Amino acid sequence: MASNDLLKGTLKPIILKLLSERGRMYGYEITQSVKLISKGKIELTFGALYPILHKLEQDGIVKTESEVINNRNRIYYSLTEKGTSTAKEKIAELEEFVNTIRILLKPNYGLDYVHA
Amino acid sequence: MASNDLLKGTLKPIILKLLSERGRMYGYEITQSVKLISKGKIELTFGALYPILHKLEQDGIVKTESEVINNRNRIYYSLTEKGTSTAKEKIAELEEFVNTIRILLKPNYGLDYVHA
DNA sequence: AAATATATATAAGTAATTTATATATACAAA
DNA sequence: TTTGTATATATAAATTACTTATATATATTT
Repeated sequence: MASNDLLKGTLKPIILKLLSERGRMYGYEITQSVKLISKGKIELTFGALYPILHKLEQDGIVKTESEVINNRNRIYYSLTEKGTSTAKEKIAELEEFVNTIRILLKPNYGLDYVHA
Repeated sequence: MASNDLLKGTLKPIILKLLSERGRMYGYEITQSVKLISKGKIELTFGALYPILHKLEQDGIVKTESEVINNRNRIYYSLTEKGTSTAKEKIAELEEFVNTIRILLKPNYGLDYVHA
């Protein structure tokens, strides 16, 4: 598959975006949503997901509620008050970043700057 | 400044994009162009740039010509034939990636997939 | 009975960066 | 005149986000 190096740094804001819209989600649900929305192009692996979620909780950006559903433990994550503003920042940052990349990718855009 | 984690994996295709349009460029020129075109938002550091260029040369994607200008050595990089097709692939990959990210960032997009 | 889906977790390894450092010329400002 | 800035390339060490591998356990489907 295509290199996933491109993903680096984008996973956290993507998770925050989902949480900010859905209110609360559990880990497995997040991976499935990302896969579905991205049409399989982005695979958020468990090895990446859980450390990110734990870090977000540790930093007070998300809080958790544990529920037992079908005899299985399920941990719901949702944004804290602090997390809501953090999420806005991180999402805006990613938006600005993709816009910048699009400028750089614009056909022949670089030519306007030759010898500038 | 905003986290540069987002950059990971994007620098190589950005360099290839510039080379594919400008024909040939030297390292310092590449960093300045990226800074200029991105309005200072993307700083391609020398520590990142030169290892990438050396790797691209090693892999036969770019070739070099050395010239002495104003008593200073200047190394021009340009795409090889093989590099031209590699560049196309890498640029297309980055384009697809930013499009996918934009879908994920679309307001309320995630909501269409709840319980899907 | 075996495979797949659901559900969370962590440890080890990889690799693309950042940061720091080195070298050297040209030019402008103080 | 010397201090700083711009030009120009280079590499080594440190960081860190991720991948890969592994572990555990239940529910459902074949």
